[in-house]
Amino acid sequence: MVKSKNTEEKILDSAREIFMMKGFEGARMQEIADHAGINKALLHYYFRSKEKLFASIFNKILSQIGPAMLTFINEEIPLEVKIWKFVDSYLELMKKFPRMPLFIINEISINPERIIGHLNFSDFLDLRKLEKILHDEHGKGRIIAVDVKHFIVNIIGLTVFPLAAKIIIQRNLQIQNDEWHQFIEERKKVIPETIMGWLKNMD
Amino acid sequence: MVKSKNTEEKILDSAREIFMMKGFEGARMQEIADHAGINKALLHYYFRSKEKLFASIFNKILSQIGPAMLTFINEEIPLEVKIWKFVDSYLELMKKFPRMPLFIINEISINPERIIGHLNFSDFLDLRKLEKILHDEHGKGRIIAVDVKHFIVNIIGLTVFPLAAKIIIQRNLQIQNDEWHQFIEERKKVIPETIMGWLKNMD
DNA sequence: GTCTATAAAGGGATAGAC
DNA sequence: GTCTATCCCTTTATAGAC
Repeated sequence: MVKSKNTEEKILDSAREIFMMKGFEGARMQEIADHAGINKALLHYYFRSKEKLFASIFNKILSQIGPAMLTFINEEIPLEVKIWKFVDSYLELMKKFPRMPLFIINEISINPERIIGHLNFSDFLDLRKLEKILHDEHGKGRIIAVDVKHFIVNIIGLTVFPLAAKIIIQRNLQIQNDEWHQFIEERKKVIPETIMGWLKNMD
Repeated sequence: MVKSKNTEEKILDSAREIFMMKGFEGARMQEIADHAGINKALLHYYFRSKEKLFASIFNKILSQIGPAMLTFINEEIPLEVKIWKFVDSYLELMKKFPRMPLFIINEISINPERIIGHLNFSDFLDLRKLEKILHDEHGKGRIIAVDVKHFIVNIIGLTVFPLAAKIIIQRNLQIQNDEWHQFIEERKKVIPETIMGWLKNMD
């Protein structure tokens, strides 16, 4: 139950919470209303339908992810620092909303039509610019030649996967709740090490 | 519509298809029945409830994943070959059921209670044995010292993430459907390279 | 075993009072 | 803006004929 906020904010906060926990299909308007401390009718008064309420929070969420990728590419800093900054800012953002990565991947995969138009990372991530950076670094003999697509998938996979699969990883690797935070902190070091080890593997 | 199979098999095949596509909450018994070419009542005749039908296919699916991990650890082969074998067998298995990884991660995360008991990778993956291998290799000066947990998360993340986030990756990296297969084939080489580059980064 | 018909419950949405 | 009461369609599940 959220306090000292106007009704619309309370609804949006509760909707985000419940939708992230249960997904679109599993979420119940009644549960969202209860969580916000109001009744169902008010939800419809403010957002007309479940679909529209969902769209509202989904847009909000996606707009928060872009900035985390901006620093990755645009600043004039060494490649290694770019990677470190991306991993750090992404993992920090996800501390607030740990269910966000899985939620986004799943909702888009189940219902891509609902999302069309919101899914453009090209605003934040200029593939060609990144490709040029990798190409130049290789030209200077600093790194091996790599495909920019695998470069991106590697970094994002190493960063996002443990968050998305948190429960499975915790159970199978026997990481208790109070150790999880530490594990994620370690990844801030491990991920850049992994990527740079790969890029500098010059045998 | 599935043909030339007994009714129970038709139901299980259809249920797997629909559940994987829509998730537990999004799936409809009617849709499963239509897909199997029968009517709703028969679903209940064979499996009593949606929950039980879901449990049946979920168990079946999880039991197919274990073996892909077995080769990874038990065979007496070099570490690099182990990694290669894991990635190869896992990606091959997922060609048949591309939605499996995301489906499993999501259903377990949304409803861990329903799954308890099926989630024990320790049958296939002996952490201590793997830890010993990494420790010995490090002792021989062949690799750097790494935490076995990050080792596993790295390998699985690099392998599973692109499958789970397929649609998002395809759209943002502009990979067409007919190029996706090629992209996954490339990863069979990229992932072992990434891991080994990390492990052998001896500066 | 398989079907049609229907019960029973769930859940999104609206009407109307305050 | 916020509430209660209620509508009504959807969906799971069962009854009963064949």
